[in-house]
Amino acid sequence: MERYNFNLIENKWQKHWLDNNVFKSKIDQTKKKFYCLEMFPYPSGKIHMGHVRNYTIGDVLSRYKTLEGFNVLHPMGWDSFGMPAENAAKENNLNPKDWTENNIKVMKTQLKMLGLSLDWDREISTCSPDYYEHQQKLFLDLYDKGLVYRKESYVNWDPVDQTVLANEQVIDGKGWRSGALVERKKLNQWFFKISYFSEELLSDLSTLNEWPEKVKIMQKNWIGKSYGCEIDFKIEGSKEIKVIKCYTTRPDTLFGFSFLALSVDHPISKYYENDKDFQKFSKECSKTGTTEESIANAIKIGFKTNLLAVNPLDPKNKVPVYFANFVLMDYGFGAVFGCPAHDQRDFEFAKKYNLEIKTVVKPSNEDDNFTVKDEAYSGPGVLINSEYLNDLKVPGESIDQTIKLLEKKKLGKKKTNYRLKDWGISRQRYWGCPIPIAYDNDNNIVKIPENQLPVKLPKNVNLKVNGNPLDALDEWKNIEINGKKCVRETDTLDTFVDSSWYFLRFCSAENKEVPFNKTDIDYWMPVDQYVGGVEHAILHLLYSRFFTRALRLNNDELKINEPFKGLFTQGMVCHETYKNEDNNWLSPDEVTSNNGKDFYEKDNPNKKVKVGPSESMSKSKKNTIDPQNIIKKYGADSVRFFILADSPPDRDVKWTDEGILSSYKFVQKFWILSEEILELNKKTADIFNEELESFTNQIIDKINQSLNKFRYNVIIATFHEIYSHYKKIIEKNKNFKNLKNNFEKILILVIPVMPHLAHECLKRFDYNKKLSWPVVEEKYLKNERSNIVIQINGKKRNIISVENNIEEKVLVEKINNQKLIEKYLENKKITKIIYVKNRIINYIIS
RNA sequence: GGGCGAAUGGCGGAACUGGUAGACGCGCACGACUCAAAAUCGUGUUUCGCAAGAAGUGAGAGUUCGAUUCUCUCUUCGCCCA
Repeated sequence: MERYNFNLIENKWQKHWLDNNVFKSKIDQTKKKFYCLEMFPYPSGKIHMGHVRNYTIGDVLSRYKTLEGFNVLHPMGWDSFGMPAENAAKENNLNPKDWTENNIKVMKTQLKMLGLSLDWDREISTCSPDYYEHQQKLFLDLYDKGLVYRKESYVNWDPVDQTVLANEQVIDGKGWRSGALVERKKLNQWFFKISYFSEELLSDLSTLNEWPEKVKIMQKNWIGKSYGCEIDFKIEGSKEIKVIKCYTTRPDTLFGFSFLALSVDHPISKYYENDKDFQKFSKECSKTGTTEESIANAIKIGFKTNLLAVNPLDPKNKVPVYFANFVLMDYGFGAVFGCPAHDQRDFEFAKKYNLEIKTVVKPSNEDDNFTVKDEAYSGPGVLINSEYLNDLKVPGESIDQTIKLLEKKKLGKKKTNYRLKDWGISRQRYWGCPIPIAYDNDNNIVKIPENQLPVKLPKNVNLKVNGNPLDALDEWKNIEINGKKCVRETDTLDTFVDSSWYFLRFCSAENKEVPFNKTDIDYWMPVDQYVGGVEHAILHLLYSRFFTRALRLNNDELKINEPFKGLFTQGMVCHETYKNEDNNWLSPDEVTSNNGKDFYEKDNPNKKVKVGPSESMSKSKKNTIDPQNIIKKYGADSVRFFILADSPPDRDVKWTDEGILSSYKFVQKFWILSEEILELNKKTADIFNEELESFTNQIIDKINQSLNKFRYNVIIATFHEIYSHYKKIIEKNKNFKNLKNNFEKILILVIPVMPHLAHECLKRFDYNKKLSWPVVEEKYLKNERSNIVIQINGKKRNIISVENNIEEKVLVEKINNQKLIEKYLENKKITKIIYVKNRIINYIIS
């Protein structure tokens, strides 16, 4: 018998699928649709095992749904704008476009090798003008709706590279490339008004019942709804400043008020602009980064003003007003009331400037003399030292009562606050979607008119200039709009914008006129199953949810609220790590071992290798495995099989040589099994085998359940069970009447996981009926007999096989007759018997 | 510091609504085939024990006739936020 030649057969089927447009999707109103989407990749060069896992999971689902009769949309594209292209181009003297397009070519070939059921006719690439021209129109649409605006805001500024850094490029407060201390710099930037939808984005989470709870909680925390209070503090010591507005979630601690802290950007800072000390202080503040984390960790510094703020609940109490580096203009009103005893940040500040630390909350188990000592107390308890507020329960009652009181006295009002801030979308970069805006001589915003769209990225650009390369291109920057001279916006859009609507574009990918049309959207949207890494649980998914709502606003074309009905987040692919004697990382193919315990370098058996823990595959640790090499060596089906086999898809999986080898062997064994059954089938038919029928039906049932719960590793286990069961039948050497029919059903079950192998086997069986997912025949699921466990005081003592639904009396009699538990009952009295039909019988004895 | 989740053999993991713990795979051991090896096939494999048997799902408690599954406390690890 011939070995299975995966190379030949996989190529053959991939060509067949391509030539026959098998995966091309078209609207068919007579069929139910299923939109399966995996997060599209960034074209970084080659695909990695994470992609293999992600796309295999999606492909299993797509193929299963197709066989179930759904009209499946399963597209693929490229998230192709972004910094790596710009950096790689800079280093290698290339054009980002060429670099990107070449990577796409390579990766597309690699994805095709996996035998994915993708509709490549809908391929999109976000860096192509075909895509971003629509995005520019959408941007202007949102601008008209008032969901886009421009304001001054801080960025992370690298003073050495003279460039703006994204938050993730700031490591320990330093630039990732230059190592220079990152500064805060004010720039005019564009924002999406995501905060307009804060409440809706939060409350609609409850409708997403096919999302992992974990992701919903992360989004909820990110949006961060809180109740608090807006308070007007009367100010003394200035003619111009009478009142400062401030937001707090802890108005109940007002009696512990000992200073008022303002952001250096607070409007009243204008009165201090000429003060040399203030200028110095302001400069010092700019040395703190913009992330919440860097601000929290920064050393607290303040600038004391001559002003005094009056405590609204205790007017004799007047406290100093400071500017402080830990207060941001973005939060509340850029003013924070300081209560050192119950906020760690305020505590540190008060210690530094010798301000009063008055305890106003005590834990419930402490007495009234409780005082805060080495750190602030922010836990629950009751109010003390707060006059008429004393004894109120913290936090619930105390906060509610204080707000009521402040409202009554007209000193403040209740306010809901969200942590979610508007989405800054300006990037001072070349390789991104140009913002379709210009400015006239008076710096007024001018929309680029429709007939001048798309704003294309210029081709010849010098990437090595300091700052934004587009800014240096005068011939591109200077334009005329309606006869007026204007200057283009040179910032480009955050790449998260590109991925915030690509799932809509897939629905109408071949339509050149509009980004998407109603017919397509109505039929295909929402995405029924979205599959991707949990690292996008917050930003990408939230931005996509925002974008869908933003487009829907004042637009009858779009009806959906939520773009992704189902979400599945897969785990990472890990591998052991290796280090040589000099503590340098080694890649798996530089390492070998002949006993599986001691490892050494391949070229030199004397050089010992230390084996480290299994970690997520990364280039820096060199523990990557190249999917293309593996596919060439073992075939796509083996790779697909193994990537699903070892762990549940939502957990991390460890890549091992033994694992992929065992998958490869399974493919071979299964092929031989199929051939043997084909051979056996040539014999004269024997009787119809009930047991086989019931086995197959139970298998279908089990696989259905596992598929619907994403327990793909259990499916693989079931395939092994199928193998050994059929192998035993072959040993009997009997061609049961139902053998072929049953095995063909099995082959269809195998299609989603190993499509090439399954299709080839079906071909060998001359299967020419329309392929459809086998239906479980309920009557074969039920056994006539069941094994009943006999317990004594809850412990298993024996087991008995009886016909179903047997009466307790009859069962007890049988057990007595067969003396199954006689020895346990000697000198014992049975006090009670618990009987669960078809499951257990439990004797309670004294 | 806060939130969420996880913990089952040598390893990855299975176990439906509380009802036979360890499916399936890897590894290991033994056997068959072979002059031999590889490959392949077969058998076994939670621990202790020759056995009968006992213990056993991170630790401790609780609910229950019965807990991997439910509740509480703790430990360790992971992820997210700070």
